[in-house]
Amino acid sequence: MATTKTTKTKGETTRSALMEAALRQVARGRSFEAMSLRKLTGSVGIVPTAFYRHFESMEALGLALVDDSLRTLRRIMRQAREGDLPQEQIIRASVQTYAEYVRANPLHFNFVLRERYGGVAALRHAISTGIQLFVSELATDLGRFPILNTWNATDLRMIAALIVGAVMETTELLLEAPENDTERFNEIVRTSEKQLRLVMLATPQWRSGKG
Amino acid sequence: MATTKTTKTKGETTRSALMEAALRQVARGRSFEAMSLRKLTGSVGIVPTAFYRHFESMEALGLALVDDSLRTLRRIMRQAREGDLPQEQIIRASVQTYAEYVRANPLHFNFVLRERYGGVAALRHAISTGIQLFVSELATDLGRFPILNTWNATDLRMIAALIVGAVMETTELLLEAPENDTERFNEIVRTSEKQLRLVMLATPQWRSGKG
DNA sequence: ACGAAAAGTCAACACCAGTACACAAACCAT
DNA sequence: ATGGTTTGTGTACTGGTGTTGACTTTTCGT
Repeated sequence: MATTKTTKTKGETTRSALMEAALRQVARGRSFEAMSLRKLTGSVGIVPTAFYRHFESMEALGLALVDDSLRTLRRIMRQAREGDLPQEQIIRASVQTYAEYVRANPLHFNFVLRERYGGVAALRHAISTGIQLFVSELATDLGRFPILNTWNATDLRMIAALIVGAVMETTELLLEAPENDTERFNEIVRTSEKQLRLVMLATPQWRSGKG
Repeated sequence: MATTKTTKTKGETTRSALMEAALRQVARGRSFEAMSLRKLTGSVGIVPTAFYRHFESMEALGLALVDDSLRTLRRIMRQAREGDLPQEQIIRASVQTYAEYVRANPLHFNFVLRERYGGVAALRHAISTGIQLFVSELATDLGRFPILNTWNATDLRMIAALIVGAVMETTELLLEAPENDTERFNEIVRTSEKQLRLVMLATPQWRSGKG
């Protein structure tokens, strides 16, 4: 009866169908905590009890989603790191590719953004530590910059956290912008670029207040 | 039977008891969307149906909470605006009083932070527009600074958004820090100060890329 | 092609959800 | 003190929830 809904590409396993359905629900506004196992399975076209063939619990599903989403995030960092560009263009290029990633994987970014402060403790913590790790990596990356390679670890983390906060806001803007409005997209990208340029502009004359 | 739980100061009306109980639930980890009317009323010591004597719906309760919480936020801005300080100390003082506010009203700040990306659309939007307004006010405030009074509106909003993003992160850190750990508190405040100093440090040599 | 393992089905369960309605108590201005 | 308004109670109903166990179908390596 209630089948299809998404274009089944034959080999598409039910497990990943469940995951995508969950992501889609979160994108539609429902928080993961308030999501119903029955409706979820219903939207995939299986009976509620079949859920347990793929996940031990709802929380396990959530953790799998966190894994997936953070993996996407990490892929970006790697790409940004490997394609080492001239200092001048690095901000522009990084912001551009990041924004394109967000547009390409809205469900994943949406999920981490929403559930970072969501109701399920396990997910919150998983995402939180994931982002902390993200900040640390960014800090060490920044440490390789010509101007920043004399900074101490504390200040590097400080600036990394500042950047991550700005990027979070940018992400939210990108996600809530209409899909086809490329002008809006560019506007957001430009603003984000400016923010990062501003931050980097300050670094030459920075002197840490305390050891 | 199931009475008290909170120290009833006699005149405490049930309506506000419901509101505080809801805030407390959110602080305990449950998202507002996943909160049960029955449990909520139960924790206040009234029967479920009595809820409707005070609120037309759960969503109405949520909106009332948004109102309250944003009011708290606005109070801070006013205080920061009125007590005009010498430029040197203004960052230190603002961060300090903000952090103290967060510590004093953790439930309100927690609620805004959690439900900003939460599942109930009405709350999300109310909070979102509230924060947008917050950013705008901050932008015009910044425009009064000696260095910034030549900036155009777009760039002012850009920097305001950057600051708000950083403050959000700071708020989260303050909320999840243990209550009595004053050393941690000071550390967070110091980092936040640094971030704002860094941002302001960049402003003198800023030149906007585009009109 | 066979047979075990994986995936899905069915019926049933005990429970918790929101809410309608009629009634009782508490409050408070007159 | 009275009587209307507000607030809280009790019962009851409908429908959704997660999870169980035993059963059937499908899948897939050999």
